Amino acid sequence: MKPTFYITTPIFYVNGAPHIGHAYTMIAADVMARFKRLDGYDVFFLTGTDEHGQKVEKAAIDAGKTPQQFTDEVSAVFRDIAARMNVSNDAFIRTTEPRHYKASQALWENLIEAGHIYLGGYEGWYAIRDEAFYDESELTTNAQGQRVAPTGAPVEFVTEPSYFFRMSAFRDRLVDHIEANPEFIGPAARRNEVLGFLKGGLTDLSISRTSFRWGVPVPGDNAHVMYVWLDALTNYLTALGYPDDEAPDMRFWPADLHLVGKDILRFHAVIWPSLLMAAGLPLPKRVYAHGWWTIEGEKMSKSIGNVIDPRELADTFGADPLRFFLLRETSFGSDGDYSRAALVRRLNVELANDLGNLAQRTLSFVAKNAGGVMPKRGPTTEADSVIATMCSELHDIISPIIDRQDFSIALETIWVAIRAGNAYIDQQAPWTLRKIDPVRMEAVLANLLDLLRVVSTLLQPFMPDSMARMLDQLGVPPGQREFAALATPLPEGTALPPPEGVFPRFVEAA
RNA sequence: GGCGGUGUAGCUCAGCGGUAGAGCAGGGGAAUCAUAAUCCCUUGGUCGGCGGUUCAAAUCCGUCCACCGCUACCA
Repeated sequence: MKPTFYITTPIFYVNGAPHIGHAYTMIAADVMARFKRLDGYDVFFLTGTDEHGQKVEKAAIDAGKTPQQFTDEVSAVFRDIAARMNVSNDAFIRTTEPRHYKASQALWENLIEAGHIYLGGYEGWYAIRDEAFYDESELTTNAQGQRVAPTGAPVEFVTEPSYFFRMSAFRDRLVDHIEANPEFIGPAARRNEVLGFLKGGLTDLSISRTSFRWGVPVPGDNAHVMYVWLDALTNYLTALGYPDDEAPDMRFWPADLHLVGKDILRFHAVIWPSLLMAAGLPLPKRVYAHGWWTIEGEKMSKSIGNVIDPRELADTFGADPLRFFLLRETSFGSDGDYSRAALVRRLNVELANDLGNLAQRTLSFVAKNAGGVMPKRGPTTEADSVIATMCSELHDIISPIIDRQDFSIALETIWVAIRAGNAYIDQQAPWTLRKIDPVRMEAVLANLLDLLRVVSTLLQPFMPDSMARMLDQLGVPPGQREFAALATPLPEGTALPPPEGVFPRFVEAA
């Protein structure tokens, strides 16, 4: 039986336009999912939308719609983004689905039975204008002697009844778990932040609200709806069929990887594991917080007006080059900067010149001088072995790198092989061999095609469409494209279709 | 303020105890199969400052400077 692999993106909050950051998380998760599928895993890849909360309720009202109408529309946009980015999610969950209400309420009842929820009062300084609570330390006194929030909004001390989750009781166990499992939180710097945060102790968590209605009702107390994060986090279980232990997809739990943005690591690395421990459920194996993108050196923001719809970039450059750029340009745990010039540079230098041109020069040479079929392999020279060894080891080198989400390093490693391929073809000079040693020429071309096959197979998770086309041209049948198939060389004499450029250079209009 | 991190070639970064590295950018050359793409060679750094440990420090320790992150319920 295949091993399982369950990967999630956060569910995206429907209170705003989707931007490059949303696409980034989806694409990274997609690369993981595709990589694991090709590596023989039974994969469940989940994404979706988070649709509850006061902000959504308000945004709907402002738009003159019911919350349901509003969230239907925005959720569809995120679904479209996933499709346009060529994201291969197995399911798309919405927190407004009936099955999610059922799962959230079941988890709640589970926590009640275990004695980890109690009714208390949520007290704090509330600014009506901001619809937000502020910590006492944030407040200042204005000229009129009023207590005001950092935004300048007057605040008042309010108390509302609220259910609390006894999160404080789980701090020690959580710290022990993080220390015993170094891979539980990545990257390491974030792990340290979480540990530092936990050192200061955990308080109980207010997990219900009475101030608005757009949420999952608290079982047995309809005056309350669940705190949006409680409801949101539960989505990872809902999608598998929780609370039905017999649901076929429940075999995917615990999740192998929750990919999240750095802004929501806390919820996934502290609150979520605490809730799971309280409910007696196994913890996810890893939570990874990636960085954010700036745009042409500036922070992405509506007021600057530099928010980019990833669909526009995909229309201009293609989904695959965009996917490649986002994972190649910057270390996954760090912030990155998108600039059009940088994207075009990656596209032209690495995709068109290095990889695309290597494929094109090799394949067109085979078409013209080797009968358009996989040439005959020959005796191995020293230079051949260097290339062959590099290729045969590539998967095993990449695999643990992918498991750490070091996508840019994985790509750099593959590019070392591609550059070696360009050096090899120049040194071996099949155009010279054609005249003096046609047998050796065939062997050289076969080695190059073998290299291209390894490279395109391993790059499929990053650029699925482009690599499918390249593998077509390399004569690799659709059933021979998983990683395990690399052990079986393409038979000599296999007919190769006429070559066709996969990555045209991008030239800016004048 | 507290905790943590970063500072290495023009740019982005790797190296983290043993005579400074990669990619891109710059310069020179080769080749002409190919998307004028490729390959080879090369310019360039007192590895943030100062002090210490060591036979030996970018690499360990101290200190100073600069920048960044986290510091509880906003998705």
